[in-house]
Amino acid sequence: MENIEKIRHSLAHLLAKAVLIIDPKAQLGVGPTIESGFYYDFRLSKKIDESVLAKLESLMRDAINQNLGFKPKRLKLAEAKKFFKNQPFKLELINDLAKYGTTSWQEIQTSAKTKKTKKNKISDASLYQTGDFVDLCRGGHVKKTKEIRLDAFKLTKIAGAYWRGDEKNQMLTRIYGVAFETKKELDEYLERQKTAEIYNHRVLGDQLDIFMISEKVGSGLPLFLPRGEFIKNQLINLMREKEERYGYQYVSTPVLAESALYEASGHKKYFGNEMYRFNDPEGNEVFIKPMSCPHHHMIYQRLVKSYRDLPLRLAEPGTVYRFERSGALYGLMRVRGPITQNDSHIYVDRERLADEFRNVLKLFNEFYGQIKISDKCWYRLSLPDFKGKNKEKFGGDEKLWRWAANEIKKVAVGEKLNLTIGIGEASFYGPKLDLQIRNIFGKEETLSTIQIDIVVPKRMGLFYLDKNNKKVEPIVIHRAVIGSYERFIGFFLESTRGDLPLWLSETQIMIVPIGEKHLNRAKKVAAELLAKNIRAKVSLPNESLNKRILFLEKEKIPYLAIIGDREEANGSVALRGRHRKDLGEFKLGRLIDKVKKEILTKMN
RNA sequence: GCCGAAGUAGUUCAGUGGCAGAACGCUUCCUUGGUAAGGAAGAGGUCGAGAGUCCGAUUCUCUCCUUCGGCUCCA
Repeated sequence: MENIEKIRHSLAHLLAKAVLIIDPKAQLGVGPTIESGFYYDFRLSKKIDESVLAKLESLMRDAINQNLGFKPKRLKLAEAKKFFKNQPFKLELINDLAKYGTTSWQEIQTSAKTKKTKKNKISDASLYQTGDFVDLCRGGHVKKTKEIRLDAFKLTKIAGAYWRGDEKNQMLTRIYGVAFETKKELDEYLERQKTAEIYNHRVLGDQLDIFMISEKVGSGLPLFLPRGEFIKNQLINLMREKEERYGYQYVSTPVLAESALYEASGHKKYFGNEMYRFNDPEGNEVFIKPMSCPHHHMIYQRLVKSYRDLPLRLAEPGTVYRFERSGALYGLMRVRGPITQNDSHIYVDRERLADEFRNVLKLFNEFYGQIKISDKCWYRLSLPDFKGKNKEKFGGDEKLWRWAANEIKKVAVGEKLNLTIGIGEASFYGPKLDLQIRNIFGKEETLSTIQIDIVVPKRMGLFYLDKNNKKVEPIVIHRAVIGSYERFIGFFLESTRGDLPLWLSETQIMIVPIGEKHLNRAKKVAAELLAKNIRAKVSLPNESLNKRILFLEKEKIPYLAIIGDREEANGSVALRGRHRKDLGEFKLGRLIDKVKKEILTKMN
């Protein structure tokens, strides 16, 4: 185990020890290490707020200063149960470990006996009356607490968390901490978090007039401002051009559907509570579509008769709405709507599933090779879990599930994708391959997804006639290269820190006349650029030059073309890129060549 | 939905049980400029919403709403 892991794990114990001092009746949950730190879950006997964090930290420092050790101790099952008889969560863990035949559970770690010293200012002594703090764990500690730097950890926040991650269980109080080997690393971490507060997509979206949220319109219902809509539209056009080249056919389907459609697809059963529903004036129950698949399935039924009609690739920038629970909402990343999906359904037979899947990956590679959204994207193969708590979610033929999962796994491995596995992460209708990304705060999110559907076609009675004139249900690949356009814009803003590439900038070049006498030439230059399909605007000289340049820089306009006496005489502009980059003097023809070339590559 | 935090001008934030503040932005006027803020005046507020305590509440109490950090969920 790495040293930092030992430090974080040891700190989790010290946190639990400190919590027992301020709340001796607290029941202990689990306290694992996580990226950058650790947490510990408690059922507390009284309400706490963030003001206790400082007190807990100081109790932890006291413990570190006592230079405690971690002494392993083995207990028999019965002894362990007796020992933790007042700790129901620990008892549950012990019973579970015993049930699954594990023996390692018997490893019990004990902190060394501590003596009350003058330095020990802990007022509540009840813990010490029973001796020392004992916790159940697998081990992996520092030898002595002095190895932990007093200034390299910090308790950060309090949050609720369900016992064993299950909503049906009671909610415990989780206390989070961050910890590093040195103060320098901690400071760097805190600095990064501060930077993230400036460059997260909500702040950038507001500053750059990309989108807004209005309380009157409602939660999770962002409004796209002209610049945001411009970006969205550019992305939609780009995908349409690519997809049509890859053999996709565009369709468009209504934003509503009758209840019967979602009963047939199974969505009403699985997601009924998260769909917007209403009764039309004639009393029919109607849903706003939460996804476009069932609509596309209807088109399949109309267009496909035989295996010769496959594969059928339907595509649509389909706008959907979903009732997300209020606590799940987050900027553009998690909204109720509009969610404009870069949606497509590929209907294919089993023989050609692998080929089609490979073809989809090729399109992914083409897009993400061109658009640099992040160096840190990776794929997650999401498989069903036929033994876990949600096993009933994965319906249908288990053998077919395994076959489908294996087909896409083979392709993914063959394509040498950067791959992780997510057991139990499959959708209700099949295994999937998700493209994962971190948001600016470092939290993992799904950017887009390719899903195999082996359940719904059968349920909805979709079929084609094979070579033997036999009815067979197709397999559907649901895929969204961009995910949803809105969410993609969120990630893209964070990834570029708002420095959008030229092709996504509503204003590509701002012509900046130094004074009133240069305005006419500035207007002429702008007109010439516009005629070449370069989006140019003129900055009116009604403020000082310095001030205008500052504000245009804040707006993150890609290029400023300054025109004064010198440029007017030379028939040129002085070009300035973002972040004070002086690019020198450009004659008009050369400027147009440069900008057009950059627009075409679409690279950021 | 649950646990925690926050909500004062368009924005960033001060502040107070007794007339609501600053900076920037905005409007108007002066200034006509060489790459990160030229000057002056003015407009702008249900202090998130509602209820309660008080002679008096933006301030204290309660409820709700919204946003943020987590948990759960994510077709």
